[in-house]
Amino acid sequence: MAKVTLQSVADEVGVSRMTVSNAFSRPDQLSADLRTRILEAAQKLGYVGPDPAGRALARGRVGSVGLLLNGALSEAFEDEVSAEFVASVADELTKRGLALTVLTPPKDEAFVPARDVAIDGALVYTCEPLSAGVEWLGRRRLPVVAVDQDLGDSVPGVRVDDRGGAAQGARHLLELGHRRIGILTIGLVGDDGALGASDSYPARERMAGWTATLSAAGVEPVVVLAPYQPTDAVLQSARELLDSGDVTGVLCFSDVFARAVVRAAEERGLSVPEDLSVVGYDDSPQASTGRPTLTTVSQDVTAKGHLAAGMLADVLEGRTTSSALLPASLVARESTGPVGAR
Amino acid sequence: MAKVTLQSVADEVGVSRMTVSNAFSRPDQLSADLRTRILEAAQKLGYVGPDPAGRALARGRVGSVGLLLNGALSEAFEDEVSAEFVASVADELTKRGLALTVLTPPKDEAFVPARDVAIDGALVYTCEPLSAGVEWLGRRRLPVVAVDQDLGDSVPGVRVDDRGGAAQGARHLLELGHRRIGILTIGLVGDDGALGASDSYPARERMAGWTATLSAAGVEPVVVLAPYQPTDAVLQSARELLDSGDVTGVLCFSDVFARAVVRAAEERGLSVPEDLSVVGYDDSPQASTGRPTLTTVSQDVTAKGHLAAGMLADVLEGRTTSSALLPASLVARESTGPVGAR
DNA sequence: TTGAAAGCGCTAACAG
DNA sequence: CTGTTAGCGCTTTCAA
Repeated sequence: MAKVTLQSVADEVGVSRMTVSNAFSRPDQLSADLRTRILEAAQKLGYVGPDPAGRALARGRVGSVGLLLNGALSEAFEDEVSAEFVASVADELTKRGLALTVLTPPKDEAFVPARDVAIDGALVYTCEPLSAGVEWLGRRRLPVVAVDQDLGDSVPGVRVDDRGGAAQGARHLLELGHRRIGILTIGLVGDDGALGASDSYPARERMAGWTATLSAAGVEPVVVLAPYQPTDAVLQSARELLDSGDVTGVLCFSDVFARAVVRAAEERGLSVPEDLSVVGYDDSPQASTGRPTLTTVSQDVTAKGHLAAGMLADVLEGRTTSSALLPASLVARESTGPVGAR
Repeated sequence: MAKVTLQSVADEVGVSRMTVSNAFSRPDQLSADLRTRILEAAQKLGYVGPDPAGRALARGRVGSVGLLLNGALSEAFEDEVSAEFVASVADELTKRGLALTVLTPPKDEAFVPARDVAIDGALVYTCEPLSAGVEWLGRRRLPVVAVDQDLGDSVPGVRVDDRGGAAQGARHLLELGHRRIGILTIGLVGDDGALGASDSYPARERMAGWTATLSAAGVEPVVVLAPYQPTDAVLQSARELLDSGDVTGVLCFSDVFARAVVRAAEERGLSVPEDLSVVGYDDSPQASTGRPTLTTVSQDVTAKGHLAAGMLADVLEGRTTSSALLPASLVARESTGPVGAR
């Protein structure tokens, strides 16, 4: 059974290929009657509609944009917050007539998604500095929108006021009277297996917000790094923090980290918030679900996704955009309280 | 600045377009020396490599497969278990030289991802029965692999032994002496806003496993439906279950549901497992993280993703595949105990 | 309102 | 090893 194309349908109806194309893609360009006849013939022949690949080549647009994820892909999805981001991106893109293609880190030189996959543009959502992927996108001269990352002034981006959000968390602890404060932030597992400071925008900005606020109050925090995952390793870092410093309050990079600190505290017979105050970050579902509910810094991830996707779609439609900075705000819940409450 | 194509590079070097194509796509087809010259010229002209769209048309393969998600996209990502599935799918596809394109439910007729996006095949991972998307994929005659779903004998699929897993959960409660058993399973929000039974493979199979095992023991369970989300609504259903029946054990459709039951129990002053035993499903991270840790039914989601993606890749490479049934197994933890332990 | 011409950028197949 | 031929399936432009 030969493949059915626009041409087959055109031959069947006795019109030109172009007319059949219009019947599908620009219904207003031909009479309703002719269109009906064409659609019927198409149905009869089993023609579904214009082949996306052929259309892509002719139009010069593919109809899909990439989402470049650095690091392990699973991290991006397994984290409730980034999963929500991805969902909102896909949602907005669909509205704009675009699909979302996931651009994973390559396994080998033979297939490099950022280089080899047909896309019209890309969202760069990576938690660590520039990757080879970003470079490929640049070489291809594809429009890019950065998310939670700074790719230079020429690349529009959506960022969150992480510095301000972190500062609010630090101020909150200070206002509750805490002076011995720990920070559990994210570290990168290096080649040697050791944990080093992360260079990502959120890591940098949050740290800047914490330390600036604390040092302005004359407080010198105890800083401990934890890997993004697995849970065990995070818990281990939390234990280390509680053991190494005699802290009464802890500022965490994420709600996941905060939960680990709460757990480590319980192991040591400390109650939260009576003996230890803990501030999370992200206001993920688990911040308000578990107990104690977490004091945390909230950001509107859904809005971030919609905005970033919309910006990229705008650029593809020829409009201009400029970067946006979204707010972050402290949400006080059960996990923090006045120092020495007990 | 004119667009650089294979032709531009060919002209620059003074060879045919084909030779340049080979320099990029089939390095072994030309001398190392010539290849180097071509690559240098390409670099000089700013040619990145063959345009994926042109290549797709010429090759007849796009290099990307779709992941068809029914229901709200966010559900698929926000759930830890399906997020892990998606991650493992993307991971395996990358190994096979394929990208993953997310096929969302259409917002309007103008853009229907399952119909309009260029893909070589698709994974259908939907939690409810056939959608229009599946139909479009069929009309396009695209190879499809079903996941946790039965699309008929002609469509290969990966499924989990949900019936057996559920049966293990039910048996576990029976062995602990429970006779008054509740089931909190998933319901679909209908057009009228009311909750109806879900028709999805997991919903059907788990229910079958539970009821078959219970009724063989002469136990008639109290069944309550809960929506997939939001958390509040799930909690409400959990309360309803505890209030409506005087149960000592509850079998849940997911760990999320189980957590809601635990919470509702605590609200009523019941301790888990002393006063109430709760069995979750999926063995998601939160099953072993929170307290009490959840007795649950475990499935290897990562293996499921790798397998499904591998099957689709195999089909695209012309190999034949057959459906697979993966095992599920009970993991006993803290949330279940002998009836009347207190 | 319809159609003809002219590719979009690339690669399979085969000849030299 | 390199080049030629012949499209892949579709759309843009412009004329009829």
